[in-house]
Amino acid sequence: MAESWQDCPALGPGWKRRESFRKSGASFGRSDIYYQSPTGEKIRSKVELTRYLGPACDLTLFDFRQGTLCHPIPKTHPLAVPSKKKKKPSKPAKTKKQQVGLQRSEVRRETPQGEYKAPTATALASLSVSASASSSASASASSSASASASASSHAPVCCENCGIHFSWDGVKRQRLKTLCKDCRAQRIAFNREQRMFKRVGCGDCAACLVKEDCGVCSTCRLQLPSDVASGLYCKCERRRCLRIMEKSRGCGVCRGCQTQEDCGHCCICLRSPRPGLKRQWRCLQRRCFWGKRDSSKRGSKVASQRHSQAPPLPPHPASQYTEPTELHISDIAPTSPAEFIYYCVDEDEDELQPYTNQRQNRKCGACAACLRRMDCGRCDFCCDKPKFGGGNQKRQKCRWRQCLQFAMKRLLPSAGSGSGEGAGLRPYQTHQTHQKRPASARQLQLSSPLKAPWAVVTAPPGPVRDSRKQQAGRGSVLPQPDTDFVFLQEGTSSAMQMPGTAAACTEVPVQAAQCSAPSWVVALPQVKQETADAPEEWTAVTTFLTSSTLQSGFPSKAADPDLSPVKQEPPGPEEDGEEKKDDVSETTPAEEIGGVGTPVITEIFSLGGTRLRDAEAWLPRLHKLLAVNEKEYFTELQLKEEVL
DNA sequence: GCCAACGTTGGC
DNA sequence: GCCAACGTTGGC
Repeated sequence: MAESWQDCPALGPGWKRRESFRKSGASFGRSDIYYQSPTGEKIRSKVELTRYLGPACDLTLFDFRQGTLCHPIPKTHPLAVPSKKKKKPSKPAKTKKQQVGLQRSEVRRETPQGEYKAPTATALASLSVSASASSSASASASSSASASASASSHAPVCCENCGIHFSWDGVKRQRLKTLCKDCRAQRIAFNREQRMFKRVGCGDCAACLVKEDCGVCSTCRLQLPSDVASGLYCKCERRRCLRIMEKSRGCGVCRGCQTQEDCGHCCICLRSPRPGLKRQWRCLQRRCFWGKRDSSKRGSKVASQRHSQAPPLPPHPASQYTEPTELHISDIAPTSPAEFIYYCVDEDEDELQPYTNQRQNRKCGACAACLRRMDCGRCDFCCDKPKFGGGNQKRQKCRWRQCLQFAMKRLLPSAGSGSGEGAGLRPYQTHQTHQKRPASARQLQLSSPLKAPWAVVTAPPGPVRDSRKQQAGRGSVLPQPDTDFVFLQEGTSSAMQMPGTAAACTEVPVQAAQCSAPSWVVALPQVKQETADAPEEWTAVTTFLTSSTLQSGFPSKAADPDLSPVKQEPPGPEEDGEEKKDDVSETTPAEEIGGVGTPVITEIFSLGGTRLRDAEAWLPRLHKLLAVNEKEYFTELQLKEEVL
């Protein structure tokens, strides 16, 4: 019943087993069994274990839950092992499915993890030898391989910080620094503490003791009453905790900071230069051990000064933290995402259903994305799934199945605050895009699943807001007319080509029209710049404005070379290559509601600095273009609403 | 600030 | 038992 990792000799040297008890939820008290291979691979089920070890390894005699081998029933002990202990063979379909996954997985692992083959053979051999009754495994699966694998998984390594030699535990995690247990623990504690300093401050430094905002720093100047009222404000620069380590300076005392020259052999030094890559990585041997960096956006003199004054080490334990006497952001704004949801949509209770922190509340169950039943199989999250041959590291829902309503509620705290003023970006919107996100808002931010490789912004000017009233009361959450988001259609290879089947083209326009506020879609710089591999497959398309007049004037990546070049998200799930320029009413019914081509919403908050700057550059141009086409647009909008 | 990784939990 | 995926956290 140990919650910690323990050796599992039944699987061979280096294998570990852990039993984890669920601490909450409906399955409280239930336990899960996890295994860890000599190379650090996490195994969560017998299926995964079989997949990992390969089909040649017979796990029939292996009790996954107990971590032991069930030896064949000796004739002298007929009751020792009940017959039902022998696991029945898997279903043919499932076996086939797993086999496919295994093949893909093997291909995937071929290059990066080829060195892991030996441990696999080790476990296989060990299991086979231990289970003497099993004749399927090859006894020649080399003891030498076992020895080498064992040696490699426990090879002594040198801590990059303190320099001591220690035995590598083989835990597979993408860490650039090799640290001993103690240094790793210190680093983690330091990171945790830095977060706390950023969130609430230490409470005893000079900055934390300042009672009032300075009123003159950039943060204070940008503050709006609405921000303060809602808690969505950033902390005065002079009141930011002095114990936050500043970026780029480092502690100056650790081994990394004191190293003067690049090592020349780390992955950073050996990395071939990439044209256009903005970020310049520092040699691994020269990175500060404490590593935590302050936001470069801060850039205040105060920050520069205080680091030189504050000793970088050691961080005081979190237990010594004293609650600040003054009001901080965390005192006003809730800290958990669920709380923040309530916090943000409180004014819209008439329209928004309350959210709780229950996991299923990430699904509204009604939007096109929720109704979509099939994974696209092509987005990065799908590719990570074992069934698609992935490594199960991201563990996220297919991007095209992530709830749209949830995204709206979580990501649009400004929704409902529309002033109904004129065209263009309202001050509040503009302000939001420029302000640093407060700590609470950072927690509001969705984790990777709902970050999206696009964005934008702002409804077109004019009387379209009135149409919202006609669409309310449909049981779905509607965005406010001036909501800062758009729908983006899955990409295709041409500017106005609507991807996927006709279902997609039907679903999206209808939903967009229901949302009343026509959302303008513009191809924007992507979030995932390094993983994108299909640069031309996202295009700017409107959600329901498809008139040729508008198309000609609508800024798209393909049509407007002035827009920042972007790396693109992988293409949509199914591309039929058929252009969809027709009116939405002419599209064919969906085979499956919310089928391919599900629109995805993102938040303007998630935009990084680069993207925001890009947005600033093209938004005025967009508005100009929109103004040109406004008349035609509203004419068409009216026609569409009549159709609907 | 962002996001990849992964512990954990819900549900089939 | 197994898989999907939510939510947290460590790293950059």
